[in-house]
Amino acid sequence: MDLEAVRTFVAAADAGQFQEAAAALSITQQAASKRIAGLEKDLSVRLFTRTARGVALTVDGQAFLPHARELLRVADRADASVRPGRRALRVDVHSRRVAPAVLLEDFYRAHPEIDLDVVTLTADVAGAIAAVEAGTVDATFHAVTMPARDLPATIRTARVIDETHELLVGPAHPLANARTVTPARLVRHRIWMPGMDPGSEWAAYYAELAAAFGLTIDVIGPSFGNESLMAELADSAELATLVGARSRYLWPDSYDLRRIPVRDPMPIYPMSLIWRADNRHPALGRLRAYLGSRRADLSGTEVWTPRWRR
Amino acid sequence: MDLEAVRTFVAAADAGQFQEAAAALSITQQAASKRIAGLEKDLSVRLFTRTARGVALTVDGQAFLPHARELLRVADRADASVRPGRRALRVDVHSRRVAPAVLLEDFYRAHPEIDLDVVTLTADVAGAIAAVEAGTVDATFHAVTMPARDLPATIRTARVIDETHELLVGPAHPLANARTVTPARLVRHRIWMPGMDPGSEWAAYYAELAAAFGLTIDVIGPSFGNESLMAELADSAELATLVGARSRYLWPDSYDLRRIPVRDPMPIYPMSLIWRADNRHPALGRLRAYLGSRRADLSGTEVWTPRWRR
DNA sequence: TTACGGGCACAACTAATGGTTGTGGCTCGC
DNA sequence: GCGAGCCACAACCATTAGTTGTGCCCGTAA
Repeated sequence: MDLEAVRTFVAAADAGQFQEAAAALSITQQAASKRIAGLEKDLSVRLFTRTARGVALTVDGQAFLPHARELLRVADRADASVRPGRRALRVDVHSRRVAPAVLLEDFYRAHPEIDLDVVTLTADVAGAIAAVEAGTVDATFHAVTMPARDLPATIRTARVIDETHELLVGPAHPLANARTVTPARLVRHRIWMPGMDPGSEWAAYYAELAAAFGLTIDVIGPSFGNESLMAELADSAELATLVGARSRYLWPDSYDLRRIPVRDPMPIYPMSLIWRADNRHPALGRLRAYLGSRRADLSGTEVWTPRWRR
Repeated sequence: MDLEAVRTFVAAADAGQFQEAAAALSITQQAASKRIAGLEKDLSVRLFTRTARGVALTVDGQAFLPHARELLRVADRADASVRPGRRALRVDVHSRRVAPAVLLEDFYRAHPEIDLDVVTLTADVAGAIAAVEAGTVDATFHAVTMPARDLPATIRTARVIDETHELLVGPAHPLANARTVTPARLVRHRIWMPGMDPGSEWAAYYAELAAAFGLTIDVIGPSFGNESLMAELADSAELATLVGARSRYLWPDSYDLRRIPVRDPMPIYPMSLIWRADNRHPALGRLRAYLGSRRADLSGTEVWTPRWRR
């Protein structure tokens, strides 16, 4: 199926004749006729009945028409997603399973008219900031671990997410039936978070968290995927892991896993939206406004955040 | 943008190399390379970075990938909509603004996984039945005005819609503030329903309705579109028109029009789903079940239906 | 009835495209 | 340093998509 032929089909359906459609596409009537004939051959179905005064859609043509329009719309969107200059808002997230990605999905649902592309650069903060500076992405979510004065002058940041944590355990774990749990109660429990890059901001965060409360957090070791981790947790009375409260890391239901909020204090993973000051993309402002409106009010709650000493 | 190139792009993104993607598509590595190069030229953007061990997506490639997948999906659907043998369920409705079309939309929303195409044959009952017999459409909605024994043997019908009526009037009309209205109260009010084909089942219905209650219903005369009709109604203290209760003929709000239910008795426009007995399309059964579940219970209500004498 | 005009399809030709094979260069790993 | 694996470029060829020229059909008006 050829997109140009589809475009010709739609033009002809709108015009009611090949002549005019051809003119609109700056080709000859014969070329339009050929395109349609080719499309009809591709689909092995007749799309138009030829009359003396032009053409009329067949039933098949009628059924095909909305699909054809949709196809052209999607093609335009695909094109717009990369067209330099006026492409869709492109936001980098660390992982598609954590809070930023979830919030972006909510944003997209709230504003379906905004073209949004979510990408994962799999870069560290510095690399992501470089991508923002270069303009390959419009914004990124990261914990900003360095003082503001060390950031490039063109970069702006805003703290938009305070992600709280939940302990994920199997039904046999001693904490399985707790309503909430404090960091202090996690001492001597083994917390397992495999698959984390040792140099990453994540690893640094959990190392500092472990140090602050005297916890045992294994961030080292290969990951064999979430399914494997979930299966291990489900069977174990000792293993537990920490997940972001809004992460969709896991579907605990299928393994009867429990998500237990951690509080008193709440360990907060702080994330900022990072963008370039001179970025005039209209959707960027709307994203910032949306994220601001979604920010939880944690005043009056005892929280813990790291100091990012390395 | 060429769909084959897009397909190659997706295959290469999945495989991580051109070689394997090419093999999957039964072309040479060089052809795949050319296709991608062509696509990159079309979009004037680089989609892959070439490495010694294959290829990796650029940020633009990452952003483009989901759009590319969607494009192929939509293309498949478009193809399936007309592919003989296993096409989408195709249902004919008289008009996209009356109850059958509204119900089909509800059905589609309730079962988004079912491929459904709504077409308008603009044929009379006999023509629509012929189309059903020929298999160009799977089903049609019509008032069945002939006795069952006159229908072709392969045709099945089921009464699925009892459409009630509402009087549509402007704010200056004497009935504008009525909660409900009876047919008897409409005597001597002028009811205007322009744009109706004199030979159609609709015209026959309203002629019989008028005769039964002594009403004045003008079904003759050209229609200048709904906007024009609405504007006339809005300004007039005499004109009124009848619309189906579930039709989306008009957006009365914009003209401060009122929709007043007609009852005691309720004039019912009965519509049947018409299909071919040997049609094994799986979605057809589900549509019938859905329509059955949506049918209003009118027992205990005084109704009026025509006898379709011509 | 006939003549005309508008519109689509077929034929012939040409330019461009998309495919193939052959080959060279790059990078990684041994 | 060398071979293996993979991509890009070149040359060539077959097919396609476009153009112009022309014929046919059908509805309308003389």
